[in-house]
Amino acid sequence: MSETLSTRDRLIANAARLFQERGYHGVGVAEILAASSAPKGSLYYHFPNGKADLALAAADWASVQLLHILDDAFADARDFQDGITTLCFKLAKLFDLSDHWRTCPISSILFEAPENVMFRDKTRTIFDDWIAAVAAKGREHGLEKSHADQLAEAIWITLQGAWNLARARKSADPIRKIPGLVFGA
Amino acid sequence: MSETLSTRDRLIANAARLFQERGYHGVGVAEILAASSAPKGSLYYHFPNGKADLALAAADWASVQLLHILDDAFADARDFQDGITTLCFKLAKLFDLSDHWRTCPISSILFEAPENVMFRDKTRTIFDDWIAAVAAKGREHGLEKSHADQLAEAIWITLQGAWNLARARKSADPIRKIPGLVFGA
DNA sequence: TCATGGCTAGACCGATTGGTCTACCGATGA
DNA sequence: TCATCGGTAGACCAATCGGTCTAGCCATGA
Repeated sequence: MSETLSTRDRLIANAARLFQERGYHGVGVAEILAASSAPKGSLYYHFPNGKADLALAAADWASVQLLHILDDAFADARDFQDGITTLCFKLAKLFDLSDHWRTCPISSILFEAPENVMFRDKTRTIFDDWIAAVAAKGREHGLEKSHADQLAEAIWITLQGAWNLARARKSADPIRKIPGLVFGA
Repeated sequence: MSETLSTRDRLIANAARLFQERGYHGVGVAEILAASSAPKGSLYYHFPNGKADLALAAADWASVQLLHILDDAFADARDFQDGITTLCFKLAKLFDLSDHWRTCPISSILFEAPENVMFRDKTRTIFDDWIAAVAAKGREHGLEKSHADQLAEAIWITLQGAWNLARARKSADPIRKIPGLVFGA
């Protein structure tokens, strides 16, 4: 990650990336620290509750990134389907650049411990926010509300599933084929 | 797990269950051992390569379970859509029984380490086998091959995605709504 | 020039990690 | 009665885990 970021931001960005690769429990704080060229003291200064705090911050950060990608995709979309198609191709590109491995940043961070209420609540919030954002794009392009909501949820579901298949097959094709699945052949 | 199982089978069943709850890295061998009432020696006797071997065996075991559920669902299905609907309701029931938390047993076990080639290959094999099994059910109910293949893949993708949403929302509803999504409203 | 305070630096901690190793139990067959 | 052998039992290990704590750097302001 860029060396111009603050220590705090480097920790967040590297944590988000590493969690996407091997999950919350699959990455130790020592590795995040090394990747961020930061000492342990900085981590516990910026995130008093340590790894869990950092994970929540990384999930929030990733959520913002995803919403930006969504906005970019719709920046000059002719219609809703066009915007979603662009979105999928953007995400597929990112997946290609990650050695066909990195998964949904939110799931990878927060789907780890059923007993952790904070994680579970934040997961739901971020997911619902993303679905609502997609639905809003739909309404902006003339879709009726209930139809937009329904479509947005279907897109989210398909994206998550296709992303899993893409990982297993080491290919972004399933992600690129999402528009065909959701909008019919 | 049932006390009538052999030590080896208890280890596999408990490992599969625990991995579904907290992932491969989220569960220690000590915990699996305790849940299985087995000493360490037994684990490394039955699985010389330890945790990784056990995870592969657990994934295979879970795969067989899933294929049995598929067969059960289609045992007296009137048509393909009916069988898939039964399947989704069976899986939703299991999800309900797991405190709305346990995820796909294969993903949870094998989506952990990009550098582990064995895990990655087995993931693809099991997923493709499952999709092929669903496609076979489709052909048995008169679907043309390419249509059956396409539909099976769409069902797999939707199931994975809906399962994630079900976790986030602590509700099996997304899983029960899969047939509506895949076969049209 | 010195005190303050935000932040970095890393030694250190007990607990837990996955894994190894030897001892041993108990059913079997000679 | 004793040797064999599949499997169990758990002590023990180095490495790593997440986390704590003190020391100190350095820019700021008085």
